[in-house]
Amino acid sequence: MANAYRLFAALSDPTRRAIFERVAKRPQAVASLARGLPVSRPAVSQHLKVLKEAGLVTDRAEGTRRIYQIDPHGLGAIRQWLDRFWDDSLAAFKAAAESDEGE
Amino acid sequence: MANAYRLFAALSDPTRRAIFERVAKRPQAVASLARGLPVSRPAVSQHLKVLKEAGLVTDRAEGTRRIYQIDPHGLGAIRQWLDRFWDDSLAAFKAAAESDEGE
DNA sequence: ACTAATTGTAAGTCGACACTTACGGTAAGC
DNA sequence: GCTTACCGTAAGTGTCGACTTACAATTAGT
Repeated sequence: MANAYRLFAALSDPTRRAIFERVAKRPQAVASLARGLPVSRPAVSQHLKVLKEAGLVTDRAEGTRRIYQIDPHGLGAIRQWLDRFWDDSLAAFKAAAESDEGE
Repeated sequence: MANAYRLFAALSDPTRRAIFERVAKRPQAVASLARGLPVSRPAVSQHLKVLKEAGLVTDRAEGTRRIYQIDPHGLGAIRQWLDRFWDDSLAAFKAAAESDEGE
C-alpha cells in the first residue's frame, strides 16, 4: 500500500499533477498526454511510472498503446490520511485554544 | 490562499512532514522540535517557514521563543481540493468503467 | 549594561530529481 | 517479413532544495 509520503511526493511536481489531472478527466495514452504538455514523451512516461508506483493510476495495454487510468485507491489513501489527521489535529488545536482562553 | 501545489510540495518532504505532525499534536517552539529530530535547528526553522507560507502552521512570539501551531486553514484547503477532485475523477472513472462494461 | 537563550537568515555544499536524446522492444498494417 | 507506430528504459546533464556552519537580531535575567 502506498503511504502518504509517496502520495504527496508524487503530487508535488507541477507537471506530474497536470498529467494526473488529465488522466483523471479521461483515460489516455502516453502520446496523447505528451501532446498537450511542454515536456517530451519519455518525461511523461517517467511521471506515469511514479504515479503508478504511488497507486494513483493504473495502466492497461491496448494494441501498441498503453492507456492510463485513474486509480481510486490512491485518492482513497489520501482521504484516509486526511480524515485521521483532521480529527487528531483539530482536537489538539481546540485544546490549545481553550487553554489560552483563560489568559 | 495557498494553492494545492504548495500544500503538496510542503508535505512531500519527510522531515517537514514529521515537523508538521509534531506541531499538530501540540504547539511547540523551534528548539523543542529540533531536539527530537535528526537535523539541525536552522533546518527546522527553514522547514517551518515553508509550512507557514503554505498556510499549514501559524506562529506567535512568546518571549524569545516562537511557538508554532497548526493552522486549520491549510488542512481545510487540502480537504476542499480533495473533495472536488474526488467527485470529478470518480465520476469519470465510473463512466469509463461503464463504457468498458459492454466489451 | 552585560550575559545567556532563542531564533531567523546568509552562504556554501551535496544529493536528488526532472528533463533530454538515444536506443531497444513489441504490436499493427501493407 | 518489413515498415510504422507507440512505448519504456538507459545514460547524461542541469537545476532545485535540504542541510550545515557562521552570523546577526531580539528578549529575559542579573
